[in-house]
Amino acid sequence: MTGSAQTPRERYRQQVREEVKEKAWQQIAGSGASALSLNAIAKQMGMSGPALYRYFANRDELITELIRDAYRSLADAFTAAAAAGGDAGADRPGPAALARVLRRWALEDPHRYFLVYGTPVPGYHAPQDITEIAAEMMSALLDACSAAAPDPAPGAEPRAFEDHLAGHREWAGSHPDAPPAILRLALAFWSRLHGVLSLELAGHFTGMGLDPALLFEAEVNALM
Amino acid sequence: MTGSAQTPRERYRQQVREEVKEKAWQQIAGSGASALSLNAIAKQMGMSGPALYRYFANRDELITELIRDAYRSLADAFTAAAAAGGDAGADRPGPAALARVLRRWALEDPHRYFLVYGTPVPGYHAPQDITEIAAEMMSALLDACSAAAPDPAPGAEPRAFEDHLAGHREWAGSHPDAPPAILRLALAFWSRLHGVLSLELAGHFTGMGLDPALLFEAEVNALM
DNA sequence: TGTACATCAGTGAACGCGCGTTCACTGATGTAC
DNA sequence: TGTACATCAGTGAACGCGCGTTCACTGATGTAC
Repeated sequence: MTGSAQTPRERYRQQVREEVKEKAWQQIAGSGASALSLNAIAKQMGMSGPALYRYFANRDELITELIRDAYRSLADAFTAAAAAGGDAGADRPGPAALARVLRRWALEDPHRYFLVYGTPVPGYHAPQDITEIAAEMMSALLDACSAAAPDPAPGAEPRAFEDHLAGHREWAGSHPDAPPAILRLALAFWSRLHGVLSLELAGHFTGMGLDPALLFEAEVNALM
Repeated sequence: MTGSAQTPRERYRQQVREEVKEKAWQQIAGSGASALSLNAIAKQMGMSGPALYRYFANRDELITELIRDAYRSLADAFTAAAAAGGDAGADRPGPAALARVLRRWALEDPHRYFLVYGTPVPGYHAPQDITEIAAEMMSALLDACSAAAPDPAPGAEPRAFEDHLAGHREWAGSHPDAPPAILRLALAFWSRLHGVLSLELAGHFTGMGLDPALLFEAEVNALM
């Protein structure tokens, strides 16, 4: 996987690191990310607390690693969907395919979703390589949106926003030639679907007698 | 304000309660809701820790009170906007007016926003009176959306979702006769605007070279 | 207006807990000749 | 193949900290006659 040969010790180290992260996710699922405790993880693994310092410099490094893995898994799911081709034989997957990927990823582990897109941890700043993974996802999304080729936005106001985007497209660096309508589509994808998902996963639809899956689907269809 | 006369002691109690909540908000702003500490608040007020137990049964009661106040302030802002009349002399405020209220409220205190709409606290369940405030907001929103009278949704898919809404409208109990297109508009308002706001406030647009205010505005205009 | 009593705000000590992290150490695993 | 040494995983004790919460108590404020 990593390419270079591994000594048994290196392999063992990696196994333990993985197990630590696994227990960490279980703990987050139970009590939220802020309650993550190195000592508790160690106890769960049958080890003493300080032992974990062989594998992670400190609590922050572990959390950063979890966040990185979360981003990585979503980015991989995106690019896998792109590689697998679109729905039913289309050569490129459209935004709808990525939307399905996003929703499955979010529902698969809501706490992982919130670790990435939920309330930011005060004082925490993501290292640069995480930013790069985010850019990778945006690139996959722009690919999919380019395949969709939406109509130019109707009405004066949406076009005004597209004018703004035409001049502020640093975030779409991987697609320097994408027309503003595509940029706008990608942003709508991102913000609208996160809107539905974050409300759904936070439980703001429970008791409303409403199927969030259908709202999500309707928002996907309304994109184009 | 409350209607019934207050003894000096009652007034004093209320003042202290307010000051506790004020310091609590400051603390949340600095280190997030999970780091809220009764002892730290007491120290900041020049009191001993146990003194606060005269005013709040425990930490949970304080947090519930903060959440309730947050909901209350947004609901009040909504109904105030409704009472003040719409923009520039229209007799009823439309969704755009409420959107502006929502955005101002969110930016005014991002931590308050996240306390209500952010990552849910594991194991916490809102008491019923908070649910009622949420219903109150939804009612104000449905009012505004009724005033807007959107076109019937184009395309087959959106109409399919409206069919679903026609049969699942418990959440719109205050507006039992609202047409499905109105229900759909209210939901789109809610989920799309929260989408932009939560991404913006969580910092997911920083470094993208993009004005979140314009995206928000574009989403508001795209509602109708 | 003055006295006797009840109410209640706030204190300080204490309990038990779990946290992150450091340190000196033991014992097992791998490496070099 | 065997011995000497280096590397490294994991332990247990310890440090300092802050947390929520309880309890018995003091002193001030309000109430009743």
